[in-house]
Amino acid sequence: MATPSSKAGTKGVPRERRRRQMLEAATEEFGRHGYAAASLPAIAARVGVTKTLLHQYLGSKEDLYVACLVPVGDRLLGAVREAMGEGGTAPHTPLRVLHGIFTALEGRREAWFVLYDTTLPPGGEAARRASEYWAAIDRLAAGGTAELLSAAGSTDPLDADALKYVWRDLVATLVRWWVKHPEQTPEAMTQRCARLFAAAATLTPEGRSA
Amino acid sequence: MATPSSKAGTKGVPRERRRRQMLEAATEEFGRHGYAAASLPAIAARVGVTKTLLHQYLGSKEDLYVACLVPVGDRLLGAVREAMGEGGTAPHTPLRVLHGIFTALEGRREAWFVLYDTTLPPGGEAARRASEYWAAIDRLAAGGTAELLSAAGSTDPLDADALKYVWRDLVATLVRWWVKHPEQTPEAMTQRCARLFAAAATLTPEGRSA
DNA sequence: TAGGTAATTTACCGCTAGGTAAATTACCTC
DNA sequence: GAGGTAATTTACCTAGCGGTAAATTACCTA
Repeated sequence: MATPSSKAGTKGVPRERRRRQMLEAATEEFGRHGYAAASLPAIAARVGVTKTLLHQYLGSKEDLYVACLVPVGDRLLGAVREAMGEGGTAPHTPLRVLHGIFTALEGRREAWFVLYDTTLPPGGEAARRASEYWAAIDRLAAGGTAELLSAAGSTDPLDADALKYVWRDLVATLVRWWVKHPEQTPEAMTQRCARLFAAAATLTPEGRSA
Repeated sequence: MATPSSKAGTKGVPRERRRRQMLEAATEEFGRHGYAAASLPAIAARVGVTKTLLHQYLGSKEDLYVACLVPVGDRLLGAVREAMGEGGTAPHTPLRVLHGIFTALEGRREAWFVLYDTTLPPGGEAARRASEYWAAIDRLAAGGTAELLSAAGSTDPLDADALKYVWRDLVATLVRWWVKHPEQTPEAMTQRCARLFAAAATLTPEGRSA
């Protein structure tokens, strides 16, 4: 019954299943260590397989990365789009977006960092594809941040850029904290974010600046 | 007059001077790419020297990292301590802290990421030393964040942990944006942060949550 | 029982990295 | 000039990674 295991040949795992295993392991490894620091042998070992098989199933390291990226990107983009879509740009939109992201990420939390990997080989297809995803997401967020700024009386385009940047990284930070607290549900996270926002708001009683 | 340059031997650069050159180059390289991705050959090349010399001057890669870390850590810790020290915990303390960090970092902006490097070999001395620095800085920040939270009515210790985390990463994000906009002065950055805070405050008209 | 084929491994190549021992060169002094 | 010493390089070792070609094993079928 038990497959020979120690010797070479086949372990009889059907193609599709193996493929999924590999993508799952690779996504986690890429997310945890980043593209550059992630190693194919490590990913292969996690599946219980040789790195050669990885290559035969999913091509080069960059190919593998792209194969991990696409489903994650689609999923997250969809979640953000949906969260922003309903109800215009209500005041609590950011929380809705966060909630969407958290639920989309549940079960594969590290996947976020696959989408926002800064160690991709520059000029390669992986970097191109990834940048397409965050451009799309940023475009969705742009409306919200612009609105915030104009409400606060700023017209500086650099402010808008910085705010976009900060928002993106804030999400990353929250997800990173979430990864370190596995027991937290997406709902609990969303509520916590609401509390944090409230706390942050007490920082500037009423803001006004040059 | 011009040193032979192409051939071996000495280029006549005095020991101390070389050492400083190396530390400067290493700090920038570690900051830009992170410990794991930074390469000794690249650092050496930047100084115009062989990697062997690097080893002879500053030991192993981890030794070199620690040598870069210490001055940066001392400097930043000092800046934060000073910014927090004067005037208790006034409402605009965060901005003062940011201003202190920005000025401490001027001229070596990437140095921040040396202090907060996530790719250090776990269990090593580098990781230990770095964690000591951020523990010290976090301790300083803890007062401020706790105050914010209690003002907003939260008593959850996890909230405090998350907020500490968010604040730390927010600083990192702002510095990262700053690195990408070299022409910005520390003062301009501080003012921009003030505007961003104000904009963020409009997010939660009045916060209240479970 | 003989193929065929799908699943997998073994063995290897080239490259780069971190690291060390042993030379090499230039200057300073007697 | 002859040493000594400081600054630096050349040459080399080992290990790990990404990647490829060629075996190997097990199952299904005719």
